[in-house]
Amino acid sequence: MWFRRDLRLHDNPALNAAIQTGAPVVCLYILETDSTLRPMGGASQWWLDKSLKRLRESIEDIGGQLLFKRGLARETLDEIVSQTGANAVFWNRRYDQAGRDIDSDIKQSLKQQGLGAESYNGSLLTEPWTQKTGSGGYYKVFTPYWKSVQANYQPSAELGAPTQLKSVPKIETENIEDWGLHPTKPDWSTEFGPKWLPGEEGAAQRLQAFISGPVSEYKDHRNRPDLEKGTSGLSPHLAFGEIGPAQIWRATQAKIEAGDANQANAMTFLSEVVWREFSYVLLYHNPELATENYKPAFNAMPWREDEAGLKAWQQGQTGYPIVDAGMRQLWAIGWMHNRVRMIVASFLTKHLLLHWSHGEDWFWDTLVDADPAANSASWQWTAGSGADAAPYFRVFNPITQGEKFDESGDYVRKWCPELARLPHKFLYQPWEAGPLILHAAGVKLGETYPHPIVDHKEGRQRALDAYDILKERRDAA
DNA sequence: TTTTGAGTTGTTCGA
DNA sequence: GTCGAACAACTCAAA
Repeated sequence: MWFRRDLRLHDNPALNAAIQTGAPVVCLYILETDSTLRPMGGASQWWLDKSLKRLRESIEDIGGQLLFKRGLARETLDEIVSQTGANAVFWNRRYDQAGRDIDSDIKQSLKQQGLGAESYNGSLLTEPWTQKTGSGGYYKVFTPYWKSVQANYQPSAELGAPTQLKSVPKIETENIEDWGLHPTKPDWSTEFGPKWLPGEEGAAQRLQAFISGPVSEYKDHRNRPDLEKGTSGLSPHLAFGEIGPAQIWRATQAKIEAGDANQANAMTFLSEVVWREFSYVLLYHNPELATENYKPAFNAMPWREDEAGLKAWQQGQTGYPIVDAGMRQLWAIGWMHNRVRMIVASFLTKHLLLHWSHGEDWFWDTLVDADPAANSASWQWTAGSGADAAPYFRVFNPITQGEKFDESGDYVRKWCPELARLPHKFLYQPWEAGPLILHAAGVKLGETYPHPIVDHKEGRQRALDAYDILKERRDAA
């Protein structure tokens, strides 16, 4: 059993199939060094470290061993196969181009050696090639895709977790502590630990906590970054496969059917899970989604270059409290509320007019839930270059968005404590406060908190002008 | 083949 | 304060 981003024992199709053969199962994780794979970001490495340790424990609890190896996947598998005499390799599929290429190469090689090689769907409700439009293509618009999934998807029965693994002779393993996945010098992850419980158990707890209550208010509360339980917080668990979307679907449906969850709210939650699926459709059919504009017309977009602006954005020093709060939350705990992700992404690509790939890169490095499909698709959606893109004239106003969604003000006060004593009226636009109010709140603009790095109205107009230029260039071409 | 209706998440302006 | 319209044109999906 080759574990990848499916770090769970429950409802794991590849693991289940391996066990069903009746043969002893060798459990393996490979820290892949293939140069074609996109290197994992720092926050993801932090999570992986904890998740693997939990999985190792769970496997040892049922009499097994989780092997850790670092190297090229193909060479490592060959080595383990010959060492153990395994006659088949099982895994759950991935959908990025580099990963698919590696996997199909390995599958071919194993089969040539007369060995079994079986792959399964362990991380999606429906795989990217299954939902087809009437004319046979893939869906490029979310709403009809969502309808198609609702009409066609039926979860299969949940696969239980193994309770006992047949013993295999101990095999030499690398020490995960030597992999350096946990940051040192400096350890920037000190706030991650209290926030997250990586691993299957933590995922199950989150799902349970969410569907036993908050899901029934999801439609409104999902937009409230100031609420602790407005969203499920399942994204990193999903990203590492500590839970699968099918488990989420079944559990949510069961709550609806039992009358324990508000149907409209619960379905909105599931639709968000399906947004993740939709991203995988787009990635599968557009392998360069992380680097190339989905809409080629955007190649003519007059993006700006602005090192200082990018740095201010990354460090949460733009002078717009809701933006800075989000960017600081991201840095502190490796996660940002979805509503705020849209605000900061809009700010980067519109107010600062910087290429979306800058944001995509930063999120890739800093998010614990960094996902090859969702990250690329969502950044492109915001920038306007994506499938089913946001209309170009939709430029989020970072002041009114803060006022509207950080209703209590707790979000900005938590992540921008230097502004905590400002009256709510000025919390999202401190530069509008008079000197007396600023003084009373202990705020010195330009010293304790920055002036806005770009004026909202000017930034907005500059973005709209850029789209006009894009349009002219397109028409000229 | 042609037609038709629709498309996650917003903002601004003027009545 | 509230409300509706304008903000473009295009692509997609299905009738």
